[in-house]
Amino acid sequence: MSTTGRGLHGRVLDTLGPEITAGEYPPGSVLRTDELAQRFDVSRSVMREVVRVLESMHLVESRRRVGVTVLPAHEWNVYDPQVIRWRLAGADRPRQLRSLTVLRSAIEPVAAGLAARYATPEQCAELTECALGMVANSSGHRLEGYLFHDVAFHRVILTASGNEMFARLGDVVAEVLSGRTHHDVMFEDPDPAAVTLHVQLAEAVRERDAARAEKLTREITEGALQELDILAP
Amino acid sequence: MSTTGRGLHGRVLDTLGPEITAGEYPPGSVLRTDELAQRFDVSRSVMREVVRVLESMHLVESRRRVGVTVLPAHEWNVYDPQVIRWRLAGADRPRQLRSLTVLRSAIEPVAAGLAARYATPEQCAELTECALGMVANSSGHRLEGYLFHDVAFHRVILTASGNEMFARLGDVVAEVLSGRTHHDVMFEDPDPAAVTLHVQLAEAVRERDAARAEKLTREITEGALQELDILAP
DNA sequence: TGTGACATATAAGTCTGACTTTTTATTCCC
DNA sequence: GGGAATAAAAAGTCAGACTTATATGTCACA
Repeated sequence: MSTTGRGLHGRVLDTLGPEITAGEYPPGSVLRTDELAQRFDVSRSVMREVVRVLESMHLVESRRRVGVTVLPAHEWNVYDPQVIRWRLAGADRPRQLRSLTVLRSAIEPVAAGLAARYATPEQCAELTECALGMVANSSGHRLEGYLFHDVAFHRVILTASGNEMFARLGDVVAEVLSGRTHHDVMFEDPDPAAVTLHVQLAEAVRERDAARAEKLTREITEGALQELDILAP
Repeated sequence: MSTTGRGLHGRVLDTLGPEITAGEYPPGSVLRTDELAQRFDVSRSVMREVVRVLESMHLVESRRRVGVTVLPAHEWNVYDPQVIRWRLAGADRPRQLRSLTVLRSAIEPVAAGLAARYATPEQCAELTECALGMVANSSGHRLEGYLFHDVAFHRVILTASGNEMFARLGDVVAEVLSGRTHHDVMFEDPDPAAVTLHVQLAEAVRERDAARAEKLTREITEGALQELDILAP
């Protein structure tokens, strides 16, 4: 799942990044490139590349004669998919999940409204296909199949909105949905009401009913928020 | 204005980044580290760091025996403030501005609703102060003063929402608003209706009227969208 | 005692050159 | 013509020397 992967540089990043986003070094902490290079048993060149990437994420700041200082969380590039993944894997996963779900509740209804206007016939077809897939996997503990179609459904909506900023949130939504299925409590089959809403949403988009699409999506994200409230009141 | 600034590495990035986001190298184009190092007259180490940062923004992908290939635009980390700035400075500025304004229209109303619930007394005071500042600078071609308070106003709203994802969009909104004042046509004084809406919004938040705050913000962002339609129909 | 100029130490920044590793492309043999 | 051995190309890695900015401490002078 970790996208960085390749190269010595990536492996160091996959260790150091999560440590920082987990808050193991309080803001203002100073790290030194040489020490880090020793710790990870890599050359300074590799370590410098890692620091540069962390710096571009605004996780740290490198200054001469001082070292690499960890920045406070409110400076971090929290939209960086890498940072999101690191934080979701860490201790403040619940808080992060809530932030992202609230974000979804703002974005997705508007995206659905736009999708109703701009979706191509192919995208409409995909949407109904996904909805049918959700129905088919909505009972009998077929959680993986359900998740697959759910993710695909929301991806199509975001893409069909025609707004690149919305489209880029597909990965985030995928992460949130998959987190709900895998990490959190989800013994039961999915809520039948939610399934119905998705079917109706596919319908609304196909019929170019922007207002209805927006309203239905609002109900879906409301449900997601309430689900969170039940899990972590 | 360019945040990268510091260091030889930053200067190269400030040239190469905009070139890529401007689409000067079509997706799939292959760059070679050595050639780039020659071109910018820097060592390979520096060039490698630049490539690493571009890679973390998903602007390029580096593969052995192949080189540094430019990725298609739909892969880019379009929420990276650096990328946003580069793109706003480039040729597809209008399209980018529209994407961001649509994003605002989705986020800010929800943020305002939350701000009405969670804003501290200090934040409420700041809000009214900003609104007054906008009023004071709304006539007599005091565009800079108006912009300053406008940016501050929206920043407070986003921060007061209590959602870190929303808060982080403060810079984006600042960029959009400042872009409107500086780059685009804005000879006239700001729209009086918009000023009134901001004053009313500060009121609504102070009075904890979430629904009204959300509605007023929707009107503000609607106005911003219509303004764009007039400029680039 | 406070203040400013100066000296010093430190850690990042940069460059160079050699070597390794992976992956693509070519060649050669069957 | 196809598959295995081979060569080449580019990124990846490393080590060491040198440069530069800058925080901090020192000392003289007011």
